[in-house]
Amino acid sequence: MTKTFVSADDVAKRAGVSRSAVSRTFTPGASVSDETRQRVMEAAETLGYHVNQLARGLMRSETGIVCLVVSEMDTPYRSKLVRALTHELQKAGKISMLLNADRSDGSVDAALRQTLHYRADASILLSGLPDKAITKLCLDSGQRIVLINRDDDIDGPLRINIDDKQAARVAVSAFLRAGCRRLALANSDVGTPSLMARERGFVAAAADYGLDVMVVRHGNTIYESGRHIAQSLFARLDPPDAVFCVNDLMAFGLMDGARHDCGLRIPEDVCVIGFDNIEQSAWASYELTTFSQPVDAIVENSVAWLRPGNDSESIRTIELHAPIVWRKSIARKVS
Amino acid sequence: MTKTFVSADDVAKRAGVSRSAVSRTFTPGASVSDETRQRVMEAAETLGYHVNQLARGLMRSETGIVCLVVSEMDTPYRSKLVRALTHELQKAGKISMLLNADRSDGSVDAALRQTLHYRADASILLSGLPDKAITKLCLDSGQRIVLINRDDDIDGPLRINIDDKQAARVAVSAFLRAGCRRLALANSDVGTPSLMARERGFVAAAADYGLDVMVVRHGNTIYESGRHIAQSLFARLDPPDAVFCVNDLMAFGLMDGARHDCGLRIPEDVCVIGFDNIEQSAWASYELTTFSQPVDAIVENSVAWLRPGNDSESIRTIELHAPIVWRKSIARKVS
DNA sequence: TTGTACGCGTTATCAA
DNA sequence: TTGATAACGCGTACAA
Repeated sequence: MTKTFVSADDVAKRAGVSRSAVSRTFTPGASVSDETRQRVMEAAETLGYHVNQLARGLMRSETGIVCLVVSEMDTPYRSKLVRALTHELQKAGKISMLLNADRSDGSVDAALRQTLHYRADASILLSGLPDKAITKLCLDSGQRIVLINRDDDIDGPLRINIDDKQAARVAVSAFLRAGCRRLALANSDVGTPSLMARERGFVAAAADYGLDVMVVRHGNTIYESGRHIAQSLFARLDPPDAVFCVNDLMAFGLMDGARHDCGLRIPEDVCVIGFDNIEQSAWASYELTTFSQPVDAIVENSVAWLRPGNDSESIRTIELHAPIVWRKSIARKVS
Repeated sequence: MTKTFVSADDVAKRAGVSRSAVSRTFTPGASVSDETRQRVMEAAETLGYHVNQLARGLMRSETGIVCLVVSEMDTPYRSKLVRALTHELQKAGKISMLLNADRSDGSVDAALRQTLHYRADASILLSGLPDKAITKLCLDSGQRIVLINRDDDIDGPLRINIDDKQAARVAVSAFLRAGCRRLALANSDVGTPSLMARERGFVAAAADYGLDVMVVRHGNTIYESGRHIAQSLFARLDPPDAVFCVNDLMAFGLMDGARHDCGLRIPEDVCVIGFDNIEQSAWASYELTTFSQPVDAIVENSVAWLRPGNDSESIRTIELHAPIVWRKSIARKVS
């Protein structure tokens, strides 16, 4: 007895009907008599039949496959997004293929090639930026592409962005209201569009108040970089009394650096604001004031875009608001 | 101009060869003349051809698809494992389908049904426990199944477990060497096999030294539960001076509860040991002594099991060692 | 409502 | 080495 998958033919033979009857039974809206349906279902059950979606995808134009292209997917914000996306996609009857786009696994381009190999209906990119030629290839093949948090000028994909500039502006005024005057910004030197937008927005908003910003960039967008930046920032002759970190991980590192390495108190000596509002922000050791990524809205808009009824020409860019979440890393003074 | 995927036929026409020649060009080890190969490659490049893995999977017995069944995948340990798995699977030429098995998305059984729909070569379960009937169905269909950290008596799948009992024993002796005598154990009431094994192992090892253990179970295996347990534990007349938490997240909650809610110092007043060794364990606010999940070994063994040359009958259970990682949440005294 | 026959894009087999 | 042809498992137009 060799182990194989059960086919519609097997079920048909067992139920004593034609193979089309089996097909129709599992095709919503097809016309089958109740009796036939019942006999087919019974045979399918005992044999353990499952429709082969791969073969089905060969006939239909849709495969039901959506590719998620992600790098560093064990990062809290990323994994949160991946979880929410798979959840919503499953609800919509789609299935997620997860493509690791970490540098060691080849580029984002290689990942996008895989989406073509498996005839994905769509690709959602949470990381990296694809080559324009590859993007065009995917679009020409009828795929839909969603770019999350990677503002760029490629035409064709749906772009979902956060209003980083506005958030940065809110951060500046929050610091000012808390009585801070020596502002700093902690960034990585990865140069992701959204991170750079936060930096530029912060510097610009501060300039509106006639303030300079100490900008420090270091390493990847992770905890260790934040801690490293704290050491260099608080060793200065004119240390900052407020630091805006481009994401929460860096903020945690900065806070730990300030407290444990430099003996500073938060928010008494330094105020800190982060970005993302990941789980850890609410932990008692941090109580970080931060901007909340509108994960649900991001996911909702992404999945809506994939639905067939959608007019792919109508919308191109969606900009979502990231509201501030007040906690204790900044002295809040009501204006 | 309607958007469609490019087929082998298109390439064949363009290159002026037969479809078989195209197929052979993209089949490693097939015999094609250099000239033909070159012409095919050229045509494929300009047309943007990609082999349809779905159709290929129809012919071959392998689809190259491996399903990852995960719940709460934004948990640090889970996401770390998922990242490592996809990385290694991609290196092995496989592709990962991610199935969300959170309760709201239907059970693990529903997820496993999906793996059948897409003719996955294998399924790797990081969460939940499948019904035996479904497991049998998958195995009968020729699928391979890997169960990670879910010790049970189902026959057929490869089981990869951690030696929780031994780790718990190490935890007890570590506490004793640090001078602790009032031991406690913090668990969730989820009842996952591995978590229960840690609890039982800890209690048994303590009993060997004639010590009782205060066992507290609460909620899910998350931060908030740890913090909640801290409050109830340290309000006792005989509060513990050592707490073993079944995972790091609970340990962080417990530490924060002890420090911020109860005014205790770690490790002076209480020693804490966790399990998993996730990123946050090394953060300055925690410096948690914990057991390191052998993620690389887990992944390596899982992927090796999927390789065709593997004798599926030979190995059934692999037990891996989780070494302790010393940090500052326990006063370490060299014996 | 049912069954027959064809096509989807690929690989395997066979004869040339 | 090459090309024609038969599968693979399915949906669907067509005729019954």
